[in-house]
Amino acid sequence: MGKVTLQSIADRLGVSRMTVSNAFSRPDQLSADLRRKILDEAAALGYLGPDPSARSLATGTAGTVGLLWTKLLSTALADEMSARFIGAVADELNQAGLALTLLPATTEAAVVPARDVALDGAIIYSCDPQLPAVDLLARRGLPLVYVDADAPAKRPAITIDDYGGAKAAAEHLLALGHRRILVVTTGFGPEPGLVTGPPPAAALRQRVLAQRWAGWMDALQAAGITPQVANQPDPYAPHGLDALLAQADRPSAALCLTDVLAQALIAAASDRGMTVPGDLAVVGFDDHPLAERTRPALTTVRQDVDLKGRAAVRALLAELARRADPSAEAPLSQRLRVSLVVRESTAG
Amino acid sequence: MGKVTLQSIADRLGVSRMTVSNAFSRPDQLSADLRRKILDEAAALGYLGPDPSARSLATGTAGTVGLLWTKLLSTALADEMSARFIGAVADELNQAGLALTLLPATTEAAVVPARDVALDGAIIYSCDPQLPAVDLLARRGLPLVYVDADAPAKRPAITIDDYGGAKAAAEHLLALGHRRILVVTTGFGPEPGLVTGPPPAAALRQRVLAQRWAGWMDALQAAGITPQVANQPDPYAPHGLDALLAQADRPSAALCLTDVLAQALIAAASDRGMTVPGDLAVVGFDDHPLAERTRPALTTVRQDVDLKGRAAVRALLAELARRADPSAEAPLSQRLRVSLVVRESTAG
DNA sequence: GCTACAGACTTTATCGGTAAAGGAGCTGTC
DNA sequence: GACAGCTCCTTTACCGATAAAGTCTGTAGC
Repeated sequence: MGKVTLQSIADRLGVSRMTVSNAFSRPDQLSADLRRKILDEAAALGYLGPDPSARSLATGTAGTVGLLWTKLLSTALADEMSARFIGAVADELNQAGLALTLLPATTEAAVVPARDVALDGAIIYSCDPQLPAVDLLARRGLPLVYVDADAPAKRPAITIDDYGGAKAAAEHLLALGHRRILVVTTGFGPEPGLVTGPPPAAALRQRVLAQRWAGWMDALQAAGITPQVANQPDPYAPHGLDALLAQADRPSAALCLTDVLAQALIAAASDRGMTVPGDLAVVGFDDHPLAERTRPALTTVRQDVDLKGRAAVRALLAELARRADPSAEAPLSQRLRVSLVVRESTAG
Repeated sequence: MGKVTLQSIADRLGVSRMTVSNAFSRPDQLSADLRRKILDEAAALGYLGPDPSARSLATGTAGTVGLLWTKLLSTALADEMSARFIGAVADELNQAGLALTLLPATTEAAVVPARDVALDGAIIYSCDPQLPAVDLLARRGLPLVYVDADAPAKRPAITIDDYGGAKAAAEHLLALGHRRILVVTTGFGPEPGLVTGPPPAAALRQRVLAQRWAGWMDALQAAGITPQVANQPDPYAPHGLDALLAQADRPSAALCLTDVLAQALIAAASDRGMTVPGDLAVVGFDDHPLAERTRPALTTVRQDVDLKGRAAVRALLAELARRADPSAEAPLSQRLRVSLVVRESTAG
């Protein structure tokens, strides 16, 4: 038996293929009677509905939106914070009848899907905008929304107030009287350990890092303080933290790029028999679910990833709407608010 | 300016469209010289490569695989265990050059993507096989792999030894001398609280529940014990646990369907001032990351979700290969091993 | 000098739909 | 009774590619 297509159903019923198509896609275009007959015949033939690829080609819509993430997707999903973001994106898209396609951007080979998978648009999540995969998507002419990154002109970006949050975190430590401050961050290359000077250019292209860095430094410099800076190559696999705490001129407080790093630092301190916040006060960033669980609970800067995800989707949907109707409003970039959450790890 | 297509490039260069297509997809079909010229011209015109939808229609491949999950996707992703599973699936697919599309199966409306998005196959994750969305995918003729569910004939299923794990968990409690045992599970309808009799038919269609239930019951009955059974409508939002612990004939040990439930039970017990395992021994299931963090750390049955995800993808890829070459081997169903991990929550 | 064959393109046929305009028949209206 | 306006279905045109077979040319072998 050949494949069942609209045409084959049409032939059996002696109607035009277009009418069969309408039976599925535009019920108002034919009589209820005929529609029922067509649907019955289709069911009898085991035909479920129009072929997605063909429909996609004809209509120019794919029914799904891409999410590009720089790192290994398993890394993203193993982290509760980003997993929740992705969940929020998925839900919000689903409500609009769209699916979410996870696009890898890691290796050269894995870039392929960014080129070959049919998409209606994409969300670029925390990626260096210069990545080849990002470029691929942009050149495909897809509507793009950037999250936690600076968007090129005319593209909406959903970000949080990384600068303000970091500044507040630093000011919090200063207000508690800390003067010997350690900054723990990624971005200074592959070797862990103390570094000096500003982050390299490549690191500053990561908006999150650049903004948090700026926030810290502005607050600290205003107080006349130069922090120690420790590099952590992989935010998810911190190491060498112990050495930092072994030095003579030990810091009394630490600002960490993320809660994950902060938690690792606390663990390292505890292992050395130091108390937190007594011997070392620690501030994280994100209000990762981890922050509340950590003992002592972590002072951090809260961001709302759920909101972030939904905002990104809404911006994308707005852009989609605008393509359909150019008079519709263009989506705006948004910077979401953050707030300092003081917990035990800096308790006075 | 019109849209740039293969044809428009072909026209400008005076070659056939097919040759341009080959320049992108089959470099060996034309001279390096001409290929370069074509690629240059394409780049100049801002043409990135073949249109995904059109290519998809012509080749019959979509470049992405669907993952169907019954609940809200945000629920799946908020749970570390299932997020990791999804991450493993995504990674393994990426290595094969495929993307992962998250399909919602919740509401009637959200089923649409399961019908309209182009896919090469799908992984059905812990779904009631009678769900409309599953049916949609099956009728589309897609290769399907079932995970944590019983597959229809000829479809591969990746499962774990839920039965054996549950039995081992129950036997562990028996070996510790417990006789008054509480079973905490979902599946008995929307009301939390004590129930009697076996789970309703609808619940038994969920393989995980059915198998774990069977494992527990077989072990308990062999010891001549009839457990109390408490229903929890939503595994992620347990409630009413306190009431169970308030009864006169209080259990001395509990078997929980999942670690999430187990952890909630421990929390409820602690709130009542009961000690675990002293007043109540608790066993979970999954070896959720939670299990190790919980205090006291949770005795549980370990499964390897990473392995499960990768096995599912490999089965799907095998099925895909078999469609291309019918002489290839059909993918086999697999049942992955589990192991009892004894921690503090049942420490003798 | 003729056959065989490889390389480099081109031709023909298909993939399975949808949008928008076109026409036929019926009803109602003044 | 002619014109408008519906409803319902058909026609025409197009979406943007790929697979497989066909054509032509140059060259190697003998």
